Amino acid sequence: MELHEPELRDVPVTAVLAALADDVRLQIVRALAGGGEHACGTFDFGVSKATRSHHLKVLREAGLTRTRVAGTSRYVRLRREELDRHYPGLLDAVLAQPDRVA
Amino acid sequence: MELHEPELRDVPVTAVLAALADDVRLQIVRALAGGGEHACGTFDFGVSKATRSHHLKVLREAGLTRTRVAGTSRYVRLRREELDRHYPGLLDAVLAQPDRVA
DNA sequence: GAGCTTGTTTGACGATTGTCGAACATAGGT
DNA sequence: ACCTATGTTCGACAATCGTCAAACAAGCTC
Repeated sequence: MELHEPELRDVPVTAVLAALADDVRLQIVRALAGGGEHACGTFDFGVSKATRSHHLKVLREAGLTRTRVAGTSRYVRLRREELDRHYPGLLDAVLAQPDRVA
Repeated sequence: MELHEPELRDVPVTAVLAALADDVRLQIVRALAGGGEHACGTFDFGVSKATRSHHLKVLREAGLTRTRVAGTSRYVRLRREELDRHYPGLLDAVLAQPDRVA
């Protein structure tokens, strides 16, 4: 299985913004922003695993995350340094915003 | 005609990001980022005036722009200070990204 | 190998989105 | 009063999106 992880340079800025413009995905990014790797299964945001898989794919293909395959599991992490280099301030600005419920 | 211009505090982050995650709207924001007011009609990004009107509405209702009505014209401007206060670094990060064509 | 675990893919669905032309609204200008 | 200029709103349409259950794939464990 070839994981598609594009260079940030090849991703339109609108694709990055679109990837972040969803509640579930933003929650995933927030969880990843703590650092380190997370197994896909450790995310539980009230959606089915099919939907979760879909969102993780969107994030990956927008250049936001990197995925390491290990056995039947997959470990996801945020491409923090690259993102900060390419879009300085973007992640900070988005994540600094307090979670809003309703 | 009541123009709906929400407080930034009341706009979900995802709505702001979604508003920016469109090529036409991003071009509008770039044009406005120069500062000052622009009459709606001065934008020409190859879409019909109905579509342009729609995009300006999306931007306004996401809290990104403010609109002043004067006669039959409407003057739009970016809510730069408010945005920078509420999402420090976001606009800069997005606008710093060079225009990508194709 | 059988069965379990982890995750992806497929196919479907309803909802939302970007787009347009046409109709409408409003304000000036003559 | 008409006509024009500037925008908005109203369907309509195709495309995309978020969601799920079901089927599938691949690895681990017994």
